[in-house]
Amino acid sequence: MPELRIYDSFRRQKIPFTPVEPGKVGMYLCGPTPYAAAHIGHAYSASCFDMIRRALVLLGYQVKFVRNITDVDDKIIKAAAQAGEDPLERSRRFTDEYNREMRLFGILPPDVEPRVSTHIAEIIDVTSKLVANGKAYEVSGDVYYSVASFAPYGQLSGQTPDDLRAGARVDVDERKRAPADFALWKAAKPGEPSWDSPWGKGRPGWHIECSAMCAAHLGETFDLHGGGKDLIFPHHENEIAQSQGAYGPGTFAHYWLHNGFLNFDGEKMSRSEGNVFTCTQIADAVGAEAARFFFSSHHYRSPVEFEYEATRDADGKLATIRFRSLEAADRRLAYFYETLSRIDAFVASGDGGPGAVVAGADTLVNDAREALSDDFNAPVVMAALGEAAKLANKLLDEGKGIDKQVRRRSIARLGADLRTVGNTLGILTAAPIDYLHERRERLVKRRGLDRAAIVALVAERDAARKAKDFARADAIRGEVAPLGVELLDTPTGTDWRVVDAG
RNA sequence: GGAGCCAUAGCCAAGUGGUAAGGCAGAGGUCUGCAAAACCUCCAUCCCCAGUUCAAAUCUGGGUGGCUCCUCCA
Repeated sequence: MPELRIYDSFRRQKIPFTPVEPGKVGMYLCGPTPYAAAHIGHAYSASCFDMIRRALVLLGYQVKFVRNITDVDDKIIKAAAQAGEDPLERSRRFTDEYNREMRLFGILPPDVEPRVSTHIAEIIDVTSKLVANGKAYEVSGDVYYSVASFAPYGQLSGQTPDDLRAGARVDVDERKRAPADFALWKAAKPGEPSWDSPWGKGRPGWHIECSAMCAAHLGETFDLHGGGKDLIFPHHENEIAQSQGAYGPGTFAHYWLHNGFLNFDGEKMSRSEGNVFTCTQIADAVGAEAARFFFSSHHYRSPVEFEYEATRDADGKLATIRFRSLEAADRRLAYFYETLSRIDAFVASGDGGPGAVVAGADTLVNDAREALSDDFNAPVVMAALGEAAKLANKLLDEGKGIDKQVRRRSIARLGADLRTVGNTLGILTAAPIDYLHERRERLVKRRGLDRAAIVALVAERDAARKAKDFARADAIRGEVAPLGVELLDTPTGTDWRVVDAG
């Protein structure tokens, strides 16, 4: 196995990865705060770390992956109050929806999915420890972390408490000793969920849940901690302060990984810009797997440009929306599935058994390992996938000069490896026929075509061709062309597809 | 005001010291009743300036342009 090197946000450089326990990786990802429908940024972040997790497995590690659910939080409480709903019920509902959507995007469920509401005891425990260690103080039912008590504070983000004060735009709570101090525990307010604690009834602040849940499921010291770049400050900075404040120097995550942001037209996605798209919107428009494919062609740390074209009607409501780059990804993904479909059909009559293969037909998995070892370079893996598919198509097209069994074996091997490596990126997991049919239906719908009419014309052309009535056959081709329908003559008859150009 | 990131062909995107992966688009070709698909060939010297080095897209300094964080936003 190649040596794994990871870019660590804390040290700000790519360094060799040494796990706490040889061969094993404990990995924590800050999951969602489910109070509304998940947007595509959630899916991106989850995809990045799903890929990293699967890559670690491909590299031979035994991985324990923990992704939390922050189900007690201001945003949930606020949204629930507006909807007249119980906060925990609301978060439960959106947690289920989140998980459903992540599955749609090919994201595997975590090994453990801890929630705040079921880890109150652990949270109280850490908080008590921090109070005992002199890192936290109570003020009338609230408990705050004293940033001044933790000398290394700010190392992850490069922020210092002094600089923060200068830029602070939030109202400073007078009861805090320092503006940068943050709440570990918040005294209960009417209508909010609360639990008993040494400081009276209350609920956890933001940040502390991750410290508690990491320790509960991965131990005081573990390997990887991930999240979106925006979480570096204050969330992850505070997690470090909490965990090391409680368990001592050198504890907590040894490597920090942060995924880049999804940008729309160069701007961050935000509600005020009107460019927040839900997972459902994207999945309906181009298919979730195409989005996943698109993600994989970008390095997880880089920002991802996500282009879209929207038309709005008179009163500003969204009328139509197109995601050009995702559509392009979908076309390319179709190429891979068409290749797999050809391979499957060919291998169905024999896979050539064990033995030698042609040059380049057995290098994909190792090339993928090589690329993934270099800070999980998925785009390079994508290039390797393309090379493998090309070779497979070449072998399928032309078998001249190659031993029959070697050819079979090579094609079978390429098919298997395309799936193995594709799956590491969360793609090529479907049956080719399913994907291709779903895609066609999606395009039929997008273009507003009359499916039955097309099928009838295709049947007519098929008959015409069989009767060698090429004039009629060509006429039908001309009829459907303006609709964006292309006729494909195959040895077994005429098939059709919807052209998705531009 | 403080902290950081980015700048590679028409477009997307890897590459962090040794003479630019891959994809899309484009041009030509093989194949095909026509077509599509598939495959083949062609297509950049890396924002600007200065410097370090035998050697820089890759390092240093200075510009210019874009973005993010310091707001419970993945």
